[in-house]
Amino acid sequence: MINKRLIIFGVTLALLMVVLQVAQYRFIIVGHSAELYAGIVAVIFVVLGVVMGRKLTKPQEVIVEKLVPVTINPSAPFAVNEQVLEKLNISKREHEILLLIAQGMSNQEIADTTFVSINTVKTHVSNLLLKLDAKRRAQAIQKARELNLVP
Amino acid sequence: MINKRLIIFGVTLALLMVVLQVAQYRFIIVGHSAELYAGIVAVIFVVLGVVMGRKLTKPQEVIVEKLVPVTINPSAPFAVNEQVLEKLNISKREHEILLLIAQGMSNQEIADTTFVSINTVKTHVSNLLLKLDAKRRAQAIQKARELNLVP
DNA sequence: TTCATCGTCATACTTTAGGGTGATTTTGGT
DNA sequence: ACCAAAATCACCCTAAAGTATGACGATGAA
Repeated sequence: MINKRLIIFGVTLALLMVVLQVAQYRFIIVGHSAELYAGIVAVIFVVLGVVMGRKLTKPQEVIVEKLVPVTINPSAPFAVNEQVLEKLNISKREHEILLLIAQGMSNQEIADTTFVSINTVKTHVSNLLLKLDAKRRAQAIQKARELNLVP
Repeated sequence: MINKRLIIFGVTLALLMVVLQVAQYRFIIVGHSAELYAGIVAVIFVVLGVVMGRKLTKPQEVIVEKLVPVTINPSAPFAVNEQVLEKLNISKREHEILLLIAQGMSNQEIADTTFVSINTVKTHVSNLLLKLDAKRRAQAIQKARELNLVP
């Protein structure tokens, strides 16, 4: 397969050369400069070279390893600490949003998955930050994890 | 980096053209045929084209999923998975920042505790988001936890 | 020495997050 | 039916986060 293509390219190249040789005389006859001719030849063959390079050489493969976490010990059951939820007055809905926050979702994404407006999500998040005594959602994640509110 | 190479190639190409233009006169003066000249030009530029094609085209990425064993054992002491760090090209400094992010710190707070400017922190965070394939820091926290990069 | 990487910092810009306030609608319990 | 809490939504504004780009010195490997 590779050889076949190579032959084809070789023939094509040879033919192109002949064509150019013929054309060359016309150029000279009509008095064009050799510089122009050389430039045209150069451009054509650079393009040809690029095409050949791409076709004939195997594409350089770069293996990109995508890391996929695999849980080794599934015997660790997570249980939400309901007592803490009550103590902090975190409602069911708020806890749902909290779980989504802990998964790294943005307000917009949470709004999309819970089918409410982004404003509603913001309200819930604000309330959560108050109840968890956090300044940012990242801090809320940390605290929620410590309190066993999220896995 | 790519642009730099491209410019270098462009300049090289231009210089080569000039060289050939000059050489051309000598060929003509000494009475060599234009065919020979065209052939030389063609060969040179085909080679150049091949080289350019190989250098400038991005290598094709082959994504290979690699499974990372992750222990979900709360009783076991936390150990950073150094292999993952290497694989993701996360530097020592970046990992430091990652730990602080996972603790819920803001960029400003991280800047204060690491004694660098907030701009530097932003740069590190941006790089971390790229390397962890995360859109937000909360998502980065989640992914880092799954990969045992942070407790 | 040269080259690549890392760490540092800046500037400008866009996007997202968060705060404050107020309002309407559900919903569950009495 | 009524009330209180929960849930919903909006608007405005500020703060923080994130993107893109470029630059520069230090460091370490080839």
